[in-house]
Amino acid sequence: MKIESAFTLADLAALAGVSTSTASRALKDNPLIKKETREKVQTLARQHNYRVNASASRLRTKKTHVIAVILNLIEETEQSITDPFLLKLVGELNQALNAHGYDLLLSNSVMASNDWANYFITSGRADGLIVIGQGKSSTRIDHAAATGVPLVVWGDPTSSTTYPIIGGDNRSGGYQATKHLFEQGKSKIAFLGDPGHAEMNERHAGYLKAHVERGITPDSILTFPIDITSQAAYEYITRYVKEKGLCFDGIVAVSDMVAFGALKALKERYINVPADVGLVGYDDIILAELMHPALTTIRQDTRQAAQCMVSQLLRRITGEDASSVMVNIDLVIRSSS
Amino acid sequence: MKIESAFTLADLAALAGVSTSTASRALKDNPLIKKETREKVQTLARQHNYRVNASASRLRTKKTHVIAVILNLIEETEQSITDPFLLKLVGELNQALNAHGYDLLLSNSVMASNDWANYFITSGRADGLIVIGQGKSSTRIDHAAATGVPLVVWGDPTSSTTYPIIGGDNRSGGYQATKHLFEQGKSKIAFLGDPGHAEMNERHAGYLKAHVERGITPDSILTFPIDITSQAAYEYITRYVKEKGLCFDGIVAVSDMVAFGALKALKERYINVPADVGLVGYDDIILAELMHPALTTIRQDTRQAAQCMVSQLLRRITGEDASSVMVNIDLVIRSSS
DNA sequence: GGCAATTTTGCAATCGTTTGCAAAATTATT
DNA sequence: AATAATTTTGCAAACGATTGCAAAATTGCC
Repeated sequence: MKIESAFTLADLAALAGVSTSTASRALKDNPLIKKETREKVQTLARQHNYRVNASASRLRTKKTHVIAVILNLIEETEQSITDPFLLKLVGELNQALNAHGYDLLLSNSVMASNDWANYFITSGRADGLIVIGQGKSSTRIDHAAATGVPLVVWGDPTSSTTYPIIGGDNRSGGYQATKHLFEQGKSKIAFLGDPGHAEMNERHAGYLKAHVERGITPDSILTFPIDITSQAAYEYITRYVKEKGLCFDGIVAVSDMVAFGALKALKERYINVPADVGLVGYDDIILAELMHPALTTIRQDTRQAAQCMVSQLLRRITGEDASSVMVNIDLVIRSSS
Repeated sequence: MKIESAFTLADLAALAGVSTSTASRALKDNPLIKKETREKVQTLARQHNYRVNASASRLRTKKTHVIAVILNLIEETEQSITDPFLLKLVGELNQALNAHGYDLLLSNSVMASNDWANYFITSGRADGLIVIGQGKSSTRIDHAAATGVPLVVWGDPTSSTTYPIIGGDNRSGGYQATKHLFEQGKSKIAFLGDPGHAEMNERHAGYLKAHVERGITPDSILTFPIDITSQAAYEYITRYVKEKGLCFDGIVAVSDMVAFGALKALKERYINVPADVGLVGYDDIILAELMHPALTTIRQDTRQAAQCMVSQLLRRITGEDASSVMVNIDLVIRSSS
């Protein structure tokens, strides 16, 4: 069987014995058209596998019903392409978008041109942008936003920006993780992650807050500013312990992957988790509970996050105003702490 | 700053003092146009951020330069949306496609209409399809292929089909994993995965082959036909050991995730890996080496796989013939075996 | 049955690019 | 300098769907 040569609206209309205009309206159940006509056209369309031509429709209506999702990798690291949390988010975005009749165009920052507005919007490839990750510098996002492109980003919702940012309550997350370790009797808690990154900085602020609340002066030496990869965590912890000994008894990691890296390093040096060092991760990826010990972590609700991003973006697109929002987080206590 | 109201080819042409046809040709460096004219148009285009309108172009040329990637979930399980291996593959596909000037439209089988050919191709949303996963039934793929849609799938390349299937050498993978366990002194090896699935069936065949080669009759009771999720593996192993005791000393799992689930179950019952039970996974996701013990596994080269799928698909699209191909696999020995 | 009100339909322009073909401009030839 | 050969350009017709507006068909009413 060959691909049937384009069966167009005109063909369909001819079959139904109506004009293309009525056929077009009939297909979208426009009440202007008599009900019987509508049904006739619709069943005919079904029988012949008619599909409106997306390009033609988009050209005419100037709406693509496509949203570009950009994995905004941090140049130097491999985080995004590999991080289960972000990829999970993409999966959820896909669901959420489809539920609204939108398709998902996947990109990542290293490839698409730097000028997102132009590449995706001006050229009519998508109606809006979802940027996953603020990156360390926001120039590209700012630039795109400045040209008026509808966009939302996953990041730190407390940043003050002209575009909506959806993200967890990172300060609270960092706070809860740290407080929990204190309550487990730990006192020298390390922060494993780079506060140079907006979200991490918030988590770090929460980490500090928990300290002052306990009347403890946080030792800045215990903030380990590493890349968001398990590899970096593994190497850092291994080296640190080797050189300076075990001068901490708790770790607040900025992602589960990072926590895993740390865990591996600790195990290799026969440091017991949680007895010697309590460990808390972030994200609650599926693997968290499969680890041994199962990882205590801060869960971020990706489903809710995705739905929220989509609805805010669609508001933007329709001209309503959209705003940053924080999604729920929860401390999930398992056996690593 | 507002979104500049559509700057079209006509505008550009007017600025350059030429017709739209020359402008169009000039933009794509058509040698029919005098060099100076070309350059003039091109710099003008750059200055004004001109972008050809994708819809118009697609409408006219009938090429979208978009490939739809479909995560072909098995209905009952949550595998794909969560499986790091598949998501990694998507990331690599994105890279490979972009390198060829194509965009990636992401879908998953539970949402898009069942009629892929129609939804993606007839409607002009994409030029071709990459289906990730054969699923348990191939009717949807077969149907799409039957209508002549250019497509390739990630699955079992030994299946005989009318479309190219790219995948690892699963039989060899299953064989190597099993043989390796035998060589480690194991003798009662379980196969953890469902041979009802094409790829898994091949791996199972390799598992059997290793047995006959050793002159051992495989005990069919040791084939555990579970879903491809860590959850299912965990539950199955937990229950099995509880009810029947530890009547195996090795496990060949069909994915790393599955292996993790098994590992967790074993640890909880204080069964030592690798001493009591040797464990081999499949895929070599990043986490494999972070586990404790680090997981022995069969690595599949996702980068190569992605590039291969893309190039085969593009051949299909241009009418050349494409064929199924096997990508490299390697046994990566770590400490779980 | 005739005229107005209302419901249904169709005409034709438009979205922005691309491309076959013919026309204009330039260069070569004698 | 006139004509032929060649290089550069532009005309105009697609591509297929949508939509404002006007025309046709139907219904209601006296």
